[in-house]
Amino acid sequence: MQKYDHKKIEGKWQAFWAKNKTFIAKESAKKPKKFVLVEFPYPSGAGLHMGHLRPYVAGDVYSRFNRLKGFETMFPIGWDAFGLPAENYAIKMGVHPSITTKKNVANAKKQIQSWGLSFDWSREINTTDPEYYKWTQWLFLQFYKKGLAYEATGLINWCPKDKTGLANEEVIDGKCERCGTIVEKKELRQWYLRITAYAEKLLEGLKNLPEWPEAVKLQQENWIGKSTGAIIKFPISNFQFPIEVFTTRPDTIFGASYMVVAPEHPLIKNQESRIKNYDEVAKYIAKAKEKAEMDRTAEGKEKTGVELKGIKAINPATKQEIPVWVADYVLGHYGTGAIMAVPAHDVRDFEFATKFKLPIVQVVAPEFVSKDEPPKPELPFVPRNAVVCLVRNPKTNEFLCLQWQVSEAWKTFVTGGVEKGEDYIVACQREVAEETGYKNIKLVAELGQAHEKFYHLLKKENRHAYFKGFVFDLVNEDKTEVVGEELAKHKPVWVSEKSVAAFIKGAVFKHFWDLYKTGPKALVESGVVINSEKFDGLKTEEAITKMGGEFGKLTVQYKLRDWVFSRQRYWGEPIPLIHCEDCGIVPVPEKDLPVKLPNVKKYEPTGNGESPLADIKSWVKTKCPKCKKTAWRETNTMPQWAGSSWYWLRYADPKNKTKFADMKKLKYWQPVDVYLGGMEHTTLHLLYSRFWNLFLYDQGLVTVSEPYKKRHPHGIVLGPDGEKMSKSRGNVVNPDEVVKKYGADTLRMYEMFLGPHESMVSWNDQGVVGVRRFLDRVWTWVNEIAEAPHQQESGIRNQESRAKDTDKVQRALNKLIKKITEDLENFRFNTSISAFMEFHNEIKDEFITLESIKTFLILLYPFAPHIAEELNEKVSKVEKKKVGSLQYLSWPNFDPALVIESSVEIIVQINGRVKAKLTVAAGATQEAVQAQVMAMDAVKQALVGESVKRVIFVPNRLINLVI
RNA sequence: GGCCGAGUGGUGGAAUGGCAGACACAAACGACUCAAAAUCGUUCGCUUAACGGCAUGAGGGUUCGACUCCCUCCUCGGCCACCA
Repeated sequence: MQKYDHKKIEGKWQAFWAKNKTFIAKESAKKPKKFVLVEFPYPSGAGLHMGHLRPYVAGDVYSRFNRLKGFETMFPIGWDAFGLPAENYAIKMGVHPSITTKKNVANAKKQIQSWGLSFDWSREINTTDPEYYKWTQWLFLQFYKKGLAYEATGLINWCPKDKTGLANEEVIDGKCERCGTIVEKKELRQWYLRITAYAEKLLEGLKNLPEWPEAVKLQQENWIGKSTGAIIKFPISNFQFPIEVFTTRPDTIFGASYMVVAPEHPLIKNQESRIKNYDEVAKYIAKAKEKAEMDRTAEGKEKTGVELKGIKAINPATKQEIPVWVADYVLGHYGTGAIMAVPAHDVRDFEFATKFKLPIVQVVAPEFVSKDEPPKPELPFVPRNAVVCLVRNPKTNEFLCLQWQVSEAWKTFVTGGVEKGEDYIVACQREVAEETGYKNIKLVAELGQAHEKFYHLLKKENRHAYFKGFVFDLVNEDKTEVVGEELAKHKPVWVSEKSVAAFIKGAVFKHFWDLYKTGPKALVESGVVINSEKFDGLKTEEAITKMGGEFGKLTVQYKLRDWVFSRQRYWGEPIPLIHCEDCGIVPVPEKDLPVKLPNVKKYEPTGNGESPLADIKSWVKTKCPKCKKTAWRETNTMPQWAGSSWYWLRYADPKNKTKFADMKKLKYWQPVDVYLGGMEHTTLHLLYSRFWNLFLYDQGLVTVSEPYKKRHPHGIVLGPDGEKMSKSRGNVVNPDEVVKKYGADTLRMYEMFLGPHESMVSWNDQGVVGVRRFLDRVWTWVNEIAEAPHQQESGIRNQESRAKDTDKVQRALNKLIKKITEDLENFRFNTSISAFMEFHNEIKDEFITLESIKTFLILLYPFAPHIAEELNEKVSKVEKKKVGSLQYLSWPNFDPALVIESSVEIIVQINGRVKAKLTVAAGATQEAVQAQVMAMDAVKQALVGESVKRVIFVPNRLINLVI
């Protein structure tokens, strides 16, 4: 037997697959299709790393599996090759980015092939290929023609290091997504794509993606950030134009005690003459702008602002004059750039009002009535009024006395231990009585004991209270006293215990408990409207629509902002537009596409907001396609994300010269069945490409509205030290070295064995050998059987006389088929690897037929294709059968009758504790099992003097006797 | 601050209501060897001399039975972050 030499066999089979075009996908009239997509890489000089390996291997395994299942499977790859590293290299070394790209692509291709990935190379694409970016430009023009691409001057995010503008999505924590430099704000003329026009569609589309992870959908949903509310006009005294605000809480309008406008708000300029302290205001605005350019987290979030003296607004609900402030906590780009401030019910307004001593008016009371207790008009709990309660923690027997006062905020009295005992309580009572002026209140009746009924009620109705570990003893004689609004009038009200429970649930725990912990704060939860004239008593949700409609107009707002779509760099797709003095902006005619990048010597970005292309006069100067007069080319290029916003469509028809893709081919291949990629693209590429696809769908250019049926994210691979792999840490594991030392099959299997595909895992250099050992054992096992088919059954396995597997092998193999099939369908690769090992451990000394070995090899093939092919060749030769690739065979089915064991071990429990085990035939009835169990010694002993009250029987699993 | 996810041996992880720790790594011992490596075999959560007892971040609940479901708290990770 030859040794398992991965170097020899892996090269051999990689060449075989390439020569036989094993993985070329063709539109087939007969077969259903699968489109398996992985995010195409940027071909960097450093080559591909573990971050690429993970999704690629998963996609490869899944593709090979689906081909065996009979699907025409497309598993394509390409290069997302526009981008900064090649350009920066060009600046440094003077080598054209296309040359660097070519070199890096060749290198990455070699890597990919050495990993044994079954990509369809006939569909390879490259975003920097003019034949490809011709269509990126063409698609951009479709956006332009529909008014979804527009030019505007605005404050945009600017990366000073990369010297280019950035989209909102490319700013992470105030830093550049690419280089980590702190992003500045810069006023620039830019191209935008109107993604906000698709906000609603992007949101709606998520509902039709049941196979997407909730986390991804949620993240996109939050990014789009839809909120419903109202636009309300606040008139300004002696001025015709009002201030418009957007609010999600029109129900709190009676509590709007001042207004705030953003520093950019036009009102400030318009009203310059009337603002008495304009100098101060102008100074503040200048400072705010500067602050925006600095790292905001370092600055902190201390509220700042200046009142616009001389300007007063009128609250349309109360008709009262309220002051207007300018503050940078109001953003110019969201809503209307102005707010009505309701400090009692908004944390930011509360903070601001507290700092600048502005009035705080409460207009919402926490709701305190439980479901089974409808609101009682005779119990108007308004939290401005004094409530006293004493809390006992049953665990520590600690007491806590809380009080809330009429005019001030909550006040915590004291916490104390049990040792303080009754005297402490009395002291509390006295203190409370003094504070409130109400003398007859009795706080606690039964010290140290839970008031049984009350406790029960809390437990049943108010888990929240119970689980906090506190029991309320709020008792006066045998009735419970709640001191509500009536307290002020010295007329106590008597209510049922049930109401008290509800009261505590609603009022104490929703609000008061937080206050105890954190001190006074705004009440942001929903509740009931108070202090709002005819609206009093309305619940929040109802009040929002009613009051929003009464005082303004109900509307919807999104956080999503338009996509800044131009970059001031060389190595990107030129935006195919021409500026003509007479005709304005004219699209480059389709016949003149692509607008190719000029060949230049100097790539350096200017840094002044102009693209380096602007310096190439001969390229910039052109003729207007309309009037033929001298005109100028647009010199900005497109962002990195342009090419990837439609690349999966091109895979369906990569060589098409007349269209970006043929409709018939799109119809066959769309949508992508599984898209493997990282979480980091959720609000970047994944959102952008959904936008492009939705737009193209509306234009009738693609066949489905949502491009990716299933999205499966992967966790990142950490270094052996559990830290993110990085050169500076020196913990980078290079996949190519693993291939060299252990082989691609080991690399692939170990990567999967590390843990669930979607969770973060850390690479363990020592762990790899476990997988290699397993493959070594499989190699030896199959070789021995193939080479010595006449061995004895004892010791070894194959004998001419036997034509059948042992029963054990049959059952184990069928179980394995079931397990692997299910795991592959659910992307649970890690447990598949374990299952292979278990199978081998279990049956390695059993008699197994060559046919069953082949079945095993088919199962193994998607995971470790090279060794599986090699061993299959060996077995086929022994059988004197034609040798082909395993890829052309079909995936085995399992026999449901054989996946169950013939006999099973039943767990015998008494009161849920394991007492014994019993082996019975599979499917044994309760009667049969129970009879046997009762006869067991261990059971007899345990049952002495006891009677069996109940028997729980789970067929083939356990029997539990309850005594 | 908001939202999402996760916490299980020395380590990676398995078990999604039914024997917790599958499968591996590491470690220890044994076989083979002059020896070492490789390979094969045995042991391997804590505690106890043992019977047993205790263990899935902490506490509580539901259940005959909880890593799994529910509640509260803690810790770590991710995304967003003054979005009205």
